[in-house]
Amino acid sequence: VQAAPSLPHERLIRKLETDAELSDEDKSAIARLPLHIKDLRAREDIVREGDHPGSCCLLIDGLLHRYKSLPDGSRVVLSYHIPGELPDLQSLFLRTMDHSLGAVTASQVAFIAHQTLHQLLRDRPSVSFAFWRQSLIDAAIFREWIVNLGARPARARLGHLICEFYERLQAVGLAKNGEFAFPITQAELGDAAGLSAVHINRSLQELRAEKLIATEARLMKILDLPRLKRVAGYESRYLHLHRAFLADTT
Amino acid sequence: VQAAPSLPHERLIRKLETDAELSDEDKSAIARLPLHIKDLRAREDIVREGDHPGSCCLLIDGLLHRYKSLPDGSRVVLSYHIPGELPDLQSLFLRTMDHSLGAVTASQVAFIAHQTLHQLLRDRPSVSFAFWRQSLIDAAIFREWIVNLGARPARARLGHLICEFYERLQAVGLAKNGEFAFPITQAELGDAAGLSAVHINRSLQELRAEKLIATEARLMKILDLPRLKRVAGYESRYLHLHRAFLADTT
DNA sequence: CGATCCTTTGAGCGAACTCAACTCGGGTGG
DNA sequence: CCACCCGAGTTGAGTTCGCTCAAAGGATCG
Repeated sequence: VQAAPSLPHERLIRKLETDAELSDEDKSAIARLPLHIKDLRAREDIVREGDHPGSCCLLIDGLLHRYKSLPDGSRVVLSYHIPGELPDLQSLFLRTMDHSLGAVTASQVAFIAHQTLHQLLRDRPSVSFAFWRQSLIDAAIFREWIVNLGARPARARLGHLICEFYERLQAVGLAKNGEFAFPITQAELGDAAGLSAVHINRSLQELRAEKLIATEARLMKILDLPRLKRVAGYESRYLHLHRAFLADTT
Repeated sequence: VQAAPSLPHERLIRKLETDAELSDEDKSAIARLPLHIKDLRAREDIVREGDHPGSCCLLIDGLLHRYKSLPDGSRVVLSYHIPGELPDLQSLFLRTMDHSLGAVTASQVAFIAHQTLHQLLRDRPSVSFAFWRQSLIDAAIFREWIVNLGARPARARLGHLICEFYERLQAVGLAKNGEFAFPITQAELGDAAGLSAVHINRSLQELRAEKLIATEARLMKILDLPRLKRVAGYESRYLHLHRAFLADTT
């Protein structure tokens, strides 16, 4: 007998449940977490390198990216985060941010105070494991990003990024039939792919010419996913999307 | 009143303590973990992409690397691991390996069964947090690796790798005065830096010509660390080496 | 209906690649 | 004990992928 969880709580629980077992008590403990909702403008930062944040952030709606700025003024995008994700779990255990977190487009986030999270994680090992697992999947995505930057030519690199985006969005119901919102400018994409904006433009044109993708406004359409995956050398294993691939922690 | 912990246990405890508070009970619980020691030849693999390991591995002596192999036969090195580290904590929560782990040189490792670790982590939140923190530092290193591959020219990329190696080894007492064992071939280095072996060779020559480093046999000597750091754009914050930088989890 | 940001195009340049050959040292078997 | 063999490092030459700089079209929004 309790109040129905709010939409953000609901989203968080669903996310954690996509790859972990939670008991009813676990879920209701999560549903009781105090959240503080905030709306962000496009390009607004949430935390910056060097900060000591006191809360974690859950993305409810929009698109976030993590990035590092270099002395010469350039920036490197480290990852994108879609609704339901917790992009700065690490601040729970690493006091100083080694990178920045910001909104790509207008977004809505919910903050959860570290203190309350620490308590929850101490009391409930299963919840702790579920969060830990999320941060490990994050790391797996970083690793694939390394492969992308280190070993793939421009066209494949872009293709890979698009495939990953699609599969992650699809997993939370935000993409289907190869179509999804893609509000990333070519300059931004350059920072993410380690390529110049000009070269991004030319590589995108190649992908379009090959009838692999089509773009209009801020919409991305994948026209031939199997072929795009082949071109990009994309294998989704690293996303650890299937519960069957999980370790038993009992 | 208990037996003194073995050397591997000692090393693990010291590692976790470099950045987490552990109570005496925590430490003795860790000291009681059953370990299974194994010696590895150079280039021997510990786990491969697709495997479902049943234990985690603690490096006692030697050098390990994590890598992914690509369809075209090339490989990308994702990280190096030095004694005291736990390079596959993720297998505790992600059943299927998305990359391989192997020995660069002859090494000695200790295996800890997942089951016993899960039990320990369930029983002792502080120990759990200490391990979690290690895996978050791993992720921080991946992120910096992304910056390295995505944004730095060859010479700086190599310099950065060398600086990181030095500071990590120094933190566990395996390097001093800028000198340390560096048993990595130029071809290997190429896989790690996303450069061809030939270009690695020429970039190393540049660093030597600038009197930044000297190499002999499998030994690396940094001749001018401050200048090397400047050339490489190296900032050690991301290693989270100082306890002062830690979050309070109470 | 400017103003501004984003995308597109052209041209020349440069960093890193490939391929190939040669050196050097250490091991190993005849 | 020497011949040779293999792995690692080095060098040269030509090529290519992606970069920079610059400017011209589109779109979007006060």
